[in-house]
Amino acid sequence: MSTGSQLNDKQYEAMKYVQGPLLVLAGAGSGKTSVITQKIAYLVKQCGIPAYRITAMTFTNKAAREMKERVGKLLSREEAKGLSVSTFHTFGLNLLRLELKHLPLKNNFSILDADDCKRILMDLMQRDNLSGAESKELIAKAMKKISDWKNDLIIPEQAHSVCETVEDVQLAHLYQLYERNLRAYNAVDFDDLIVMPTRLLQENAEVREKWQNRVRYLLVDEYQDTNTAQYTLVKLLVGVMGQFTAVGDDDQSIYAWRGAKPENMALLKEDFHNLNVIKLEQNYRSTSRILKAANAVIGNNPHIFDKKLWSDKGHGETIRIITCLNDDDEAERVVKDLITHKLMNGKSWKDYAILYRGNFQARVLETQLRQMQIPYKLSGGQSFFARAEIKDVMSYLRLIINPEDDSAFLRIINTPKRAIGPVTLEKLGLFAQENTLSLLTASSDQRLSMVLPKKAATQLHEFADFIATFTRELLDDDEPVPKVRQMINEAGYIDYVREQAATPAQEKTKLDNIESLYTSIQNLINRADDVDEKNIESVIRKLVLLDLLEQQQEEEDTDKVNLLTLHAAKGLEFPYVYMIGLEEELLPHKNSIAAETIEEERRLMYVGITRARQGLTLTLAEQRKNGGQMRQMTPSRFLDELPQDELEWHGRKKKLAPNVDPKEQAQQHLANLRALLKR
DNA sequence: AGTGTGGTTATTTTT
DNA sequence: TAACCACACT
Repeated sequence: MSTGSQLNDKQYEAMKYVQGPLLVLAGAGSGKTSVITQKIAYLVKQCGIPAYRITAMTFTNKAAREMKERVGKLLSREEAKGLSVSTFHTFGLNLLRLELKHLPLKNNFSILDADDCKRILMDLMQRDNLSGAESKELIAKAMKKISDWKNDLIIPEQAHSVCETVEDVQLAHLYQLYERNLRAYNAVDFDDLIVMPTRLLQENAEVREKWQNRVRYLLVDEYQDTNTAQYTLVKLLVGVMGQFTAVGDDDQSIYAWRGAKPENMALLKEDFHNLNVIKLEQNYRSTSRILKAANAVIGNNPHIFDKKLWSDKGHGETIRIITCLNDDDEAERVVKDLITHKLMNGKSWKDYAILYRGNFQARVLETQLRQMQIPYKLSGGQSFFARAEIKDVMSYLRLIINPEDDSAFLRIINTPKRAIGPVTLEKLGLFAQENTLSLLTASSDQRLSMVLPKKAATQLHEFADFIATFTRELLDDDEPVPKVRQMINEAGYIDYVREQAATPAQEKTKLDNIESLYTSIQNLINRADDVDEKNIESVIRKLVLLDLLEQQQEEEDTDKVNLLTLHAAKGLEFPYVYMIGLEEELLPHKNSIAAETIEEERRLMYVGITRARQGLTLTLAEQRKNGGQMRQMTPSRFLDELPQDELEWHGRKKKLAPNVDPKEQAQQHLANLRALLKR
């Protein structure tokens, strides 16, 4: 990524083009962030558009942060005032907050994460008597389907009419109940943060005009990752004026399985006839040999816009392919190779990245790295907010802000143990339902003693009183963090963590996590530029959308080898990259072969290759442990797609007589044929 | 309400 | 292989 402020001709053209809709096809490493940030500065300084009328949208908090930082270097504080650079979701959240009166939400609404939504669905299914055994699978399906429907802007009533199977009908019904539930809790899920604003702008002309007027110029990053709802939102915001720049790369679309529609790039051409397309093909990252490999691989995919990366960095080192005996051997060779390379070339650990398809592949690497005492950083895996202790503390806070948040209530009512079991909760739920109360308000209701044993009723009253007390004290406190700490302590939660922890180390991590949550709340309060955003309510709500772990990790800018999945590697670059597990059924992944979505796997391969600046090493294993069983592997088809004369093979090239299951072999053969036919 | 056992099952996961 | 979950037992 070029940090210099000098733009090349194409980049300059993209910056200056403001008279209509623009699509920038930004190849990997072509300096797209520079174009976006420079363009924002250009719009303010040269075009005289005030910053508060410019909106830039990204997908990750990290991207938004980086963009803000870089714009900050180009514009003065005064010039940048009111500029909106945020993720789609944060933008949606802000819109919702400002347009509450047009929405079925009250001002203290909660944002539920995937975990909360799962609980709600589980609850609904039980009530619906949809059995318990296969429920887990069904819930996963339901979550996926509901999210798909939402992202396609299909409301529950419409969902019924698009059903193809009996199961779909069930799920549509579940979707309807789920939506009703969220509204009753005064809560939204992540998808709602996009979908609700979109629908509002669709249906309400007045609000739409207001926002179109406010967003005079829109910039969208990673456009290839937008889903239908997001694209619709973009269209509604830019209106007929079409004053926007979309930056994207269809070759780096690797989130289709999550609803992203790379076809949105082609749609743009149809929806805006005067769309200007500028290609950024000069790559500032990699050697030309690496780019040749990348171009060759991606050349096997169909393209709407043709694009070929080039660089003036010279040929560079040859690309190595190492065939290993098995996964242990692979990890060992990669790590040893890395150490040797580092010592011989005087590099740092952080110059190296090991990329893989699935998180499970990190395990062997970790063992190996630990054995060799090499510092490493594992990204991905469990997110900060998925951790139980964080979710628990957050639930206390959510309940304070929104007493209707039953999801939060259920999470903490018996954490720490308050002798409130499932029987009590069922009765409480029934009582709440009959009287249309939330679980928390129901808990403080005096009539409760008529339906519950005395002890249970007292426990619930006590809990409700506890929350009420702290609600009163917290909401008008200028320094809420000490109060929060006091509340969590008095709730007995800290003691609970101490007792619960299996090891002293685990106890420490958990307590540290809680501490860093406090710190983050404090930071958010300090950093809020708006008085309106300083209050604890809006801080807590924002917190759900942030991944603090990411921030934490970034702050400790230490020298460590990077271990990441190919997905997590997108947008990053490293001087030396190892891509491991280049085998059929792994990359491309088994399920993708079956689903015939090889193209997306190929893009994943492309993303991996283009992360490397100077050195690229690919490895594969002849055998791999698969659920305790050693399995014979076939080299990935993508290896055949590489320019063979740029490669250097190490280890045994040909595999020995494999004992492949004949059925599998037949399937393999079919898949290969299909791939050939597609070309 | 909390512990233990056996059976099942393995992608990717920006918010 | 190991992690996770449901269910049964104490």
